[in-house]
Amino acid sequence: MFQLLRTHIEKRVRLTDEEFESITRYFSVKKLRKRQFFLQEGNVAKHIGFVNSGCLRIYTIDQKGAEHIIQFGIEDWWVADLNSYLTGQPATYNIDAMEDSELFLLEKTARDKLLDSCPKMERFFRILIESNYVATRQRIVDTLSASAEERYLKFIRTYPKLVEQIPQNQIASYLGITPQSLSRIRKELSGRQPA
Amino acid sequence: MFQLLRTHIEKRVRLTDEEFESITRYFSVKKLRKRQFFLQEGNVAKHIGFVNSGCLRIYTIDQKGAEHIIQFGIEDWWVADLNSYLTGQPATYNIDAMEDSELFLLEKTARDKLLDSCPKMERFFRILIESNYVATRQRIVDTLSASAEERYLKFIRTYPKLVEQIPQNQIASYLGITPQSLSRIRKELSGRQPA
DNA sequence: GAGTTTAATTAACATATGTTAATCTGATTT
DNA sequence: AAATCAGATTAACATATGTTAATTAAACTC
Repeated sequence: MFQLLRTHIEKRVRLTDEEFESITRYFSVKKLRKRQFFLQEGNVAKHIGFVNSGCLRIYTIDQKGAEHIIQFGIEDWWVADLNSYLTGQPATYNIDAMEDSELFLLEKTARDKLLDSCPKMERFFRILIESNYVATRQRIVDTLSASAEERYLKFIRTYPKLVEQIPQNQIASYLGITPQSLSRIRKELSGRQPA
Repeated sequence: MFQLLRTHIEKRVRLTDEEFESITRYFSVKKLRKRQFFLQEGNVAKHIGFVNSGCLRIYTIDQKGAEHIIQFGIEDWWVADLNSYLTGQPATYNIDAMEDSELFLLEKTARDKLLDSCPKMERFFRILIESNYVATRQRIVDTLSASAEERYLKFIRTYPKLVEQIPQNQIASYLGITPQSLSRIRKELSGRQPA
């Protein structure tokens, strides 16, 4: 049941069977159907979610109605509007399922108790978020310094599985360009590097 | 001496005088002259630095030789190449002083000892990096969804002090545009919203 | 299986930002 | 004071990406 989560945590801190068993009691299980929301902008995020299976996306909608995907949430990743979760402010992000998915949810006060009662989990979350921070910063660098084409090529290299799995307009949204531009870029590339 | 650091930490966790006193022993003090490097790309980051005074910048240099500023580090902020610091890999970022600055340094093994011996500091760093993560993510949203002009206006609103303090070409670099473009944008704006 | 929505492609044109190069200013150095 | 240098501005032109709109293809729905 929680095998993936255990492996995920044990990449950062060692746990005994008893410790892990007691940790799982803080989580609840949630299944989402494709297109179903995990969180909507304006609501307060009560949970963070560990993705056990499936795929979600975290995105905003700007004034002009365009969606901008901030992050995909695949197996072994977490999804959350961390600001809303931590501060209780209304969420500014939407999170929904791109395919049928299963999440393990950690409610806010449950996490607070877990952090108080289990120093290893405090450490786990510190390490987890450190690496997320590093990755997010790298994404800023890429966005600032690379052209759309370069970002697309890097995306393919970084998430080859996702490229198969999700529609291209979603990738375009993640890259910060229009689907038309991505289509044009792909055409360019296929001319230059024939399969 | 460490007043700013103490206030900074106590925003997240409460400390007794004794606790804080023992914490300070893990830090060393470093003064940097304007233009002096704190870290150069290719070297391993041995320290993270709390900025007690002055202003630094964290940036990369791309293949074409252009600098991209990822973050400014002003009073009460931390500066680091966290990836290098955590993994021991060569740094991909440069960090240097934009004006004479004073840092409090925390060496890697010193931090590990601090985290082991003081759970409050484990919690402090977890909370600190959570909020950095939130801010960094928001920056991605801004970069993806806003025009250069909008990003500039937001920058002015967010860091009014910095706008006075640092050259415009540095702001352009942070925004991901050329100094010429920023100059053009400012001209546009001054026509539209006369001072 | 017909009809309807969703995704991908293409093309013509529009616009924001980059590039190159020249000028100007003020600061710093000698 | 002269000389040098870094930063800011401007202009002409180049290019990447956006916009609008039409077409096709594929995936659901009834």
